[in-house]
Amino acid sequence: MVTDRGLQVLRAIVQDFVDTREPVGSKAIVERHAFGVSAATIRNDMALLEDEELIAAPHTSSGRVPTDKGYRVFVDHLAEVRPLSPAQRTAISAFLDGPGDLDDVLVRTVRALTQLTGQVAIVQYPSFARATVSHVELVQLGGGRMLVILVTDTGRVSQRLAFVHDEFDENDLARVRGDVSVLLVGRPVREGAQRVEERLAQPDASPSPREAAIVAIIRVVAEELEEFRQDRLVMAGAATLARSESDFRGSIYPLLEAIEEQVTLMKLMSEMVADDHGLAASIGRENEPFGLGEASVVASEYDATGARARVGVLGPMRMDYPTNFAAVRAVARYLTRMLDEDETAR
Amino acid sequence: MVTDRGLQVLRAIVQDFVDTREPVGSKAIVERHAFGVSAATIRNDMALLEDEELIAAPHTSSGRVPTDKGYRVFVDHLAEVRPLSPAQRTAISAFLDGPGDLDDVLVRTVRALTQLTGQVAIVQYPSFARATVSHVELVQLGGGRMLVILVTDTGRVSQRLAFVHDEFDENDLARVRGDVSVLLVGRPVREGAQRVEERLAQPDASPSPREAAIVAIIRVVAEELEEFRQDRLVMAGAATLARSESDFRGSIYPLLEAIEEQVTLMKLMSEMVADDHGLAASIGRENEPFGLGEASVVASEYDATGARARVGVLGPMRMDYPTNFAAVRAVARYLTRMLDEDETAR
DNA sequence: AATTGGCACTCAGAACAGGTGAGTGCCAGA
DNA sequence: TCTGGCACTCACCTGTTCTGAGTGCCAATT
Repeated sequence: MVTDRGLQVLRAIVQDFVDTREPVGSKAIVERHAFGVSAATIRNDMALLEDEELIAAPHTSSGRVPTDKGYRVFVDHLAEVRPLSPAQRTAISAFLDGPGDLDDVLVRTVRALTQLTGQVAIVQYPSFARATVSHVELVQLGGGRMLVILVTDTGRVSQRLAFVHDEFDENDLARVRGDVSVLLVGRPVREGAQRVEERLAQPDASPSPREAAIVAIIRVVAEELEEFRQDRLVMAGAATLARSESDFRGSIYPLLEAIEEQVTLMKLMSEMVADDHGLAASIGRENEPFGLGEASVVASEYDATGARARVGVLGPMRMDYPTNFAAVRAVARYLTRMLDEDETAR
Repeated sequence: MVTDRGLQVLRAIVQDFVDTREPVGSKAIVERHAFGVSAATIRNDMALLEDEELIAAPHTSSGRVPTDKGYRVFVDHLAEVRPLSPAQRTAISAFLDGPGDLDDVLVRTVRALTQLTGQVAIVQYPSFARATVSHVELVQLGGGRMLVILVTDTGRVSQRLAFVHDEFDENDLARVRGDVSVLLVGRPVREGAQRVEERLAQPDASPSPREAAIVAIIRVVAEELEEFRQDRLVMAGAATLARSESDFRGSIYPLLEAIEEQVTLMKLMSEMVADDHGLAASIGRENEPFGLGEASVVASEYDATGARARVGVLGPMRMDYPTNFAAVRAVARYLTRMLDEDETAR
């Protein structure tokens, strides 16, 4: 039932409200936007928009504020992603260019993104579930402590401590390493995890020190592989929440908690549904299941050596969606290009 | 000029204010504390305390609030650290007991501490400057990427990527590793750093691929050792700041920023002056140089394999110092014991 | 059928006034 | 040195009024 102009009015309301933080009234709209009709006409349109629950009035005699649904329509139909300014582009390169391992690059990515958008920036580690293990390294630390290092072809390195209660000489160590390597090297993480489980299920063939060590090592490998499955996040800009605090009816506690938890945000990011361009937004109440009913997330997919993951921003529902879409998309593209360059250099 | 009873009054004011968040008046004091004198007498004492700038009145006809100086006197002379309840002790063990590498233990430590105190918990990594390098490991990842892994006797493991533009076979790799190891293994990090610098200053004797690789590797080792010097922090409980937000006149922005920065907090923690028991507090304006003039930090030293570091909590000036002292001290002791156990098992 | 000007109405928020009470400072007497 | 008493201050609560931004609705216009 909402007319075409009605939608333009919705757009105006969203834009002005994001700008001013104030509920926007019919008169303000005719002043700031060239609709060529009177305030009364706008009012009629606004009444319709309110019927459709796209906007709402905080109290009877006040301007209107977009609802969750209103923002949703805005991002789906009304917001064109405008390209970044040259200045912003150079800012991205300034942050991201230069060598560095995966950790480095991702940290710089979130810094750039929080700078660009003024929101909390989040990036998922590329999924390692499909990565393959390329190296297993064992280092004896003394006192029966054995450092187990796993390296994947995507460049992720992780270490863990195993307790083996014995010392090994070079030869034995090499053999233990060989036994463990056979299970993992060159195989996708998921498959490796399965083989490790099978191995653990076997009864101890021989209760030799070497066998005991192998079991201990495999056990921590299993733990580590489990962590590979639930990937991690890198974040920056939590402090910006204090700035936009007034946008949250309640406190920013749930947001800070989610940032510390990571798990929640991880799930949220993973479950977002992307459009054809890999862009996705999750708005207000849509985040209720995660305890973030007053926040929005804008994210984009990026590509790291074939593994897809997401990068995005988290902020108040009242955020500048077009700008954030643009920033997130630009950073995602840059990131993809960087990690692919890395790949070609391999 | 302040009498002995005057100090007791100060103590009462601090305690009640921490309890109630309300400025406390003379009448409230005689009601809640058994001073055996009248409100008028208390008023006289309060006037003296105000002269000494230990307390202040938000406005003329209102109760008093402790000043920074007042809190300082309180923690220095009036607060007895009361031991934790058995329930709290078991809570600590529940969190901390169990195996795990250094990272693990420290993460669990801050979780326990934030749980116990309701404040932001912080722990410094034990200083690695005096640690010795016990292993150097090189792993070729293909594409000229070489993973350099350093392990110290304190259990810290770190990795970094070097780009070497050549592939090596097992023998060459072993020789390169040997050359690098000679510089570092068995030596304190500080000394190793120096030898690395010297090596870099040498003109390339022979421009062989191996020499080039060694230089590239040594370069990233130098970077890594530099990072050893500026140790890191582990934190938890940032979300609790949202709860005690009203205790900060300004916003919690500076706090969140400091938490993200880490460097600031690192310095602050390092510069705190401990008493005989290794306990230290830094209160309100004393933190002004770090931009945290409205916050307090309570910290305790702990011992990890001979390397001293600190563990503490960060919160509003209006915090429960005795409880926090007790919690921080208990956790520090537990931590010391755990890391020493680890040591004896070596 | 869509648009418009006009108008009555609503209601949050500011401005003001009066009352209350918690709290103070001070002083004279115990 | 302590105490009761007393005048005084001032934040805060309450109630009242006023204002203005903004609405909803309707009859007239295009």
